Amino acid sequence: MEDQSIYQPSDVELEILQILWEHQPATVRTVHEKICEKREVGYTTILTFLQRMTKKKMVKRSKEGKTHYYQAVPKETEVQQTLFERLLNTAYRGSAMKMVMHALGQEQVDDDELKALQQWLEAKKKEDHDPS
Amino acid sequence: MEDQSIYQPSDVELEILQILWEHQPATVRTVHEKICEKREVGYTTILTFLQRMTKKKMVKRSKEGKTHYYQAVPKETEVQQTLFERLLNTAYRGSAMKMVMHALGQEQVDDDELKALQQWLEAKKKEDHDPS
DNA sequence: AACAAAATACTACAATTGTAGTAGAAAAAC
DNA sequence: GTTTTTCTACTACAATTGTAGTATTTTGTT
Repeated sequence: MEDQSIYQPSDVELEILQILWEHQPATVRTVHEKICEKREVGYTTILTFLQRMTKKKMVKRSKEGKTHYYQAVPKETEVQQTLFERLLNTAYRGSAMKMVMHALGQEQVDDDELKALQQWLEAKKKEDHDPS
Repeated sequence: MEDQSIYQPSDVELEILQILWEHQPATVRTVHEKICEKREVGYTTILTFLQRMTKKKMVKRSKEGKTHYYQAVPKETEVQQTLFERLLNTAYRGSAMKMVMHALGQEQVDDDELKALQQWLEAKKKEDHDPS
């Protein structure tokens, strides 16, 4: 209920961060348009969010010339890590394996990806056994 | 903002469901005590949650004799699946692999688990290529 | 400069979440 | 069967989230 400083964006906040990560310094308009490609939402709604997020230091605002640009403060991987851990510890009681199984059961996972994963596993095994 | 019927429990709700899944028909008292093993929280807080959750049909209440018992309506795997998918689609933009990598990077994952995973992968590969 | 268009600030509001107090009903203890 | 203990119901409340309107302030256009 507090634990600020570590980023646990809400749904819409994450939606916005996502846009920012892809189109780094972006204006309200840009973010709004991008989101509207997926779903209808008012311009001021996005504006409000960006303002709140600025207050929370989740995004940073800067004025280049006349326009205001926003950019994400946390890195994408950072947020992923946070949310990931949260889910892991709450829903899966900390068992990463259960989660992996879940992930791999997913339809979208195709052969190539599986192959890549196997190789990755091999590599990791070696690396672990041979701590250079 | 609606999409009821599919279970997206909040933090505390999940905490409670967790207890229920482990101690199936449980009383308010039991749930409260269990949660208090981890953190301080008032009895009525838990009661309130169980009441709300009942209204939402997230748990079911039944009166055995004199006592009220609660039990989770959704199955644990069901909720895991829901939350998992949500994270996957929001934070990881749908890339299960990225998430898996994240999971495997986790410290708690030990050798045995990795081995198990490799075997699982082997099995899956066969099964996929030989759709019995 | 005057007016139109766009952006920002400020305000509002209902739903949800986390928390708990109090009053009244039920059960247990004497 | 009355008192004490325990539950349940009902109420409250602040913070957060999702949404957006209105009023200003800036910009851009003639």
